Amino acid sequence: MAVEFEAIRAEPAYRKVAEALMERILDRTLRYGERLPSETELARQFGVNRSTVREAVRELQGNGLLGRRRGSKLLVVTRPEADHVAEGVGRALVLHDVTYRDVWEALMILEPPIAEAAARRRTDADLALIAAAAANFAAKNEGTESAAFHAAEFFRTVGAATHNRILMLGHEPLLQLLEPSLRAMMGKVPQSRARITTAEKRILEAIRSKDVESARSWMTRHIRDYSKGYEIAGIDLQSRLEG
Amino acid sequence: MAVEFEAIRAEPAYRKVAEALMERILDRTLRYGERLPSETELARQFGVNRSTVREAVRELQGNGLLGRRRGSKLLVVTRPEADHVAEGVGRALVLHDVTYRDVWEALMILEPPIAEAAARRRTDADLALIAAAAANFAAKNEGTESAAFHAAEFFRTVGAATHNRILMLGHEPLLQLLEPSLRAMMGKVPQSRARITTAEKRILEAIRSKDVESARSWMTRHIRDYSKGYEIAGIDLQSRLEG
DNA sequence: TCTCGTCCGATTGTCCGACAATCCTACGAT
DNA sequence: ATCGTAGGATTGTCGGACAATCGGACGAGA
Repeated sequence: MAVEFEAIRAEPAYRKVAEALMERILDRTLRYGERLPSETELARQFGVNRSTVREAVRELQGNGLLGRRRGSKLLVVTRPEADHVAEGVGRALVLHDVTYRDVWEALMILEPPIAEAAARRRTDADLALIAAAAANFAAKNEGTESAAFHAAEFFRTVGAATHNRILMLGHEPLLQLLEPSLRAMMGKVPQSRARITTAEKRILEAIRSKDVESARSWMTRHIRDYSKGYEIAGIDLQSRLEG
Repeated sequence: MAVEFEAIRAEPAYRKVAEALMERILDRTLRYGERLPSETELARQFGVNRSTVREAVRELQGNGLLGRRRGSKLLVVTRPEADHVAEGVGRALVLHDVTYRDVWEALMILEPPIAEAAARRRTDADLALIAAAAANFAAKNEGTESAAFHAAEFFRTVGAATHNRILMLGHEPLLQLLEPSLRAMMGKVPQSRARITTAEKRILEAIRSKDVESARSWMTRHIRDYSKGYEIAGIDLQSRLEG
């Protein structure tokens, strides 16, 4: 066993086609929003059958690199949007048996510094959006489904105020996981609504006055509050999320 | 314009097949590592042509939900691993014109609290891995390529010490983006090596002694140092990363 | 007993050709 | 200017076909 050989793999044609297309997209030969040549034309250029091209295209569609506009069947180059990417990441996390505790911990670690950054960098427009999200949560007493949505939306707007695409894209999956768990919690603990409303108001105020330290600490309390909610609701933090 | 209708979309068959399969994977009827029925069999069950099944499978392959084991051609259910997911997210970020500054800022916001959590939660095994990563960086004076890799690896091991899958998966794309930019920087600023070595040593010490506050503050300095490196190297932080 | 050929069925990768449905565009008609 | 319409282009789906290769079983030889 002196030498070790690395696995030699014969890539099927559809993979090569997919990679060739991906390369063109990443190096921006094919630009965002641009229309792709027809399947027949691609088949001609690559010298493969149309079926093979189709398989390659499906793969890139799964990657979010290709898509079609609403109600159109022409394929265009799309950059994967936050929600699409987050959906994929969310699925991955669910399949990796992520628990409620994991979600809560991640929030506890990520959101306070994000709030801090938001307080530092927010524009007036950002502030308006955050305020709107907070107001929406406070106003909509309809059902738990919309309440959970607006609670997540609040985090989303705060994230957007950092003006950092990586942070926005990175904590989007977290919010997607948060939403269903919030639904479960708020359904059982109605008084949590009022607490959340208050906390959001404080955080909003801190961000408005660009009070970095206060934004962080209120966000910390806000999230700690959530864990109390789970406790009261009798939700086991160790149980894993479902898809 | 009193009423608004929501778009009605006729999903093609391959999408429905893909969704049916995805559902089975997410609800764990099809379990991780399990072998998928043959294409012919699936076609029979769904009542569609084999080509249609193939397109659906390609899409799920793009999502990372299906894959094949090394050198095998049998399809199995795979949960998307961190590197696969991160690759997708990384591509998305690149296409969204992320800049070096974005990467640096995100690190600045995320890594200190991660280091803090790592100091709080690390096991002895984690510590050994972090120490190994630091030692590797210090020892390998070979090329900038491996130095950049080991620098990223240090962050990775610290992230792993938080024992939070969401954090690990979330900052993986960041590290993938970091690596190439580190290569560029370290090539031009050789003295950065020594500084990084020192910083890693301090962080390691803090994590070893579970000194939460110190872990955070050294990590902060560590990352601030990187930005100085970019400055010295004359790299424009505003320029965008390339795929 | 363990390893090595060898064989066969199952499965995937690729191709061809075909056709209906639907979209896109342009051209007139009202 | 809005609406209908006709024609061409493109996609979605199907059927069948065949080579390559994999997985597993079976048996021969050390």
